[in-house]
Amino acid sequence: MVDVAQRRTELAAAVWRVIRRDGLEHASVRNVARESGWSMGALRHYFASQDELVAFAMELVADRARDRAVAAHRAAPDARSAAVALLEQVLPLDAERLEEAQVWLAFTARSFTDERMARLRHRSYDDLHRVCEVAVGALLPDAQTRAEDHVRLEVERLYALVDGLALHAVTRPEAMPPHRVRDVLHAHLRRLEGTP
Amino acid sequence: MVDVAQRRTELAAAVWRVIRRDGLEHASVRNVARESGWSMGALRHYFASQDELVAFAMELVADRARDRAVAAHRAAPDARSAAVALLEQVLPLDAERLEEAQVWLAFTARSFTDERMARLRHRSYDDLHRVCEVAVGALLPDAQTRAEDHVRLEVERLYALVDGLALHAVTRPEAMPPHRVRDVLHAHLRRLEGTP
DNA sequence: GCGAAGTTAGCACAGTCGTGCTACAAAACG
DNA sequence: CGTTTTGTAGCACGACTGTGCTAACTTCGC
Repeated sequence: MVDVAQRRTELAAAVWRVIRRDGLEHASVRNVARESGWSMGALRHYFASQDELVAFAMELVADRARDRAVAAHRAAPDARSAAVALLEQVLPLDAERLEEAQVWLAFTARSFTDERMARLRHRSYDDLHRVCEVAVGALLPDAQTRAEDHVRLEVERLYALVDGLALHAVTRPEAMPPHRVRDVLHAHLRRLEGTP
Repeated sequence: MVDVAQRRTELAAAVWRVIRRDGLEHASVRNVARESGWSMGALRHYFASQDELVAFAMELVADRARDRAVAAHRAAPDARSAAVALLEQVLPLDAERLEEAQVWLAFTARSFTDERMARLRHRSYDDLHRVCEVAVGALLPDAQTRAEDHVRLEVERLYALVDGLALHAVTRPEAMPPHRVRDVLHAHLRRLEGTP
């Protein structure tokens, strides 16, 4: 018997390759079939429609990122390093994550006119917002955590910074390589903690 | 005689409407013709190909943003308010700019597989980077402007923050309304200046 | 007035698309 | 063995696409 989940993942990977090479608008059933080496009929055996295929490919990107973040969070020894690890896992600091972020941007753009993808985008952005809440909670000096407005502002600030860094790492990888992303992130976190 | 530039602008506006309603992948010659009220033939009279039409629509978004920023910069009384005005003009703080940012995101996504659009994206991002350099130069205390590395880091940080804010304003307008965007930006600028 | 240039309309072709569908092979099961 | 289920392949249809092209209409220069 065929491992259905594994096959669907394999086909999703073909979708990603097509998106990165030709763009989401060329992720047709035919092109994905050709890219994956399977026939159109075989593809339809695992996905009832093209919408389902593309939606699955998007969900898988989100799932991977979340799984990585959870694993990094669990492996950290203390609250501070856990918070840093969370943020670093969200950012595209290696080639694989850069590729994922690239296709994620394509999905994000489409999600404005696709209900299903919009829901998934909102869920993922809520997750990331929660990550920033955790990080601010772990790093901000206790004296400042009393002022709720201040905390919320710092969360939004970190959240914007992280997504902006990710965006720049994707759109201008030569100007914003991984080590530079990390430098900017850590500089920001130091300010957050109050270390000069 | 017809005002060619005005007509091209009118057609570009139709492209934007189609993109916002149906997505960039539906910005076909036929759909834009229908949206604008003109025939396919008339459209082809002003744009030799679909690529040219879409590229022009993207360029016009960038031009508008730049023109607004330049005007705001000129109108400011001093260096500090000029820097703030520049940054505020870049962010989607009203409905019109929010719509522009939305179509800009669509163009950005496509620019990964379209050489011509990629060049335009790079140019625009360089512009924004320069805006951030100006702002950091105007706001950072003189004592810190000696350390070049530090200045560069602050520029990247502001740059990421601004683009992240813009992204969130577009993707989650209900969670990140204009006044909230402004609050986060100003909070960041105060920190930059060293005001507690 | 006349011809030229500018402008608008839309048909026709070749190509791609999603999906319904049938046909055949492989495997599972009895 | 045969039968049923599962997996794979690809054809066929109608819809949509970009663009080459012709033809008609409008405006301009004279």
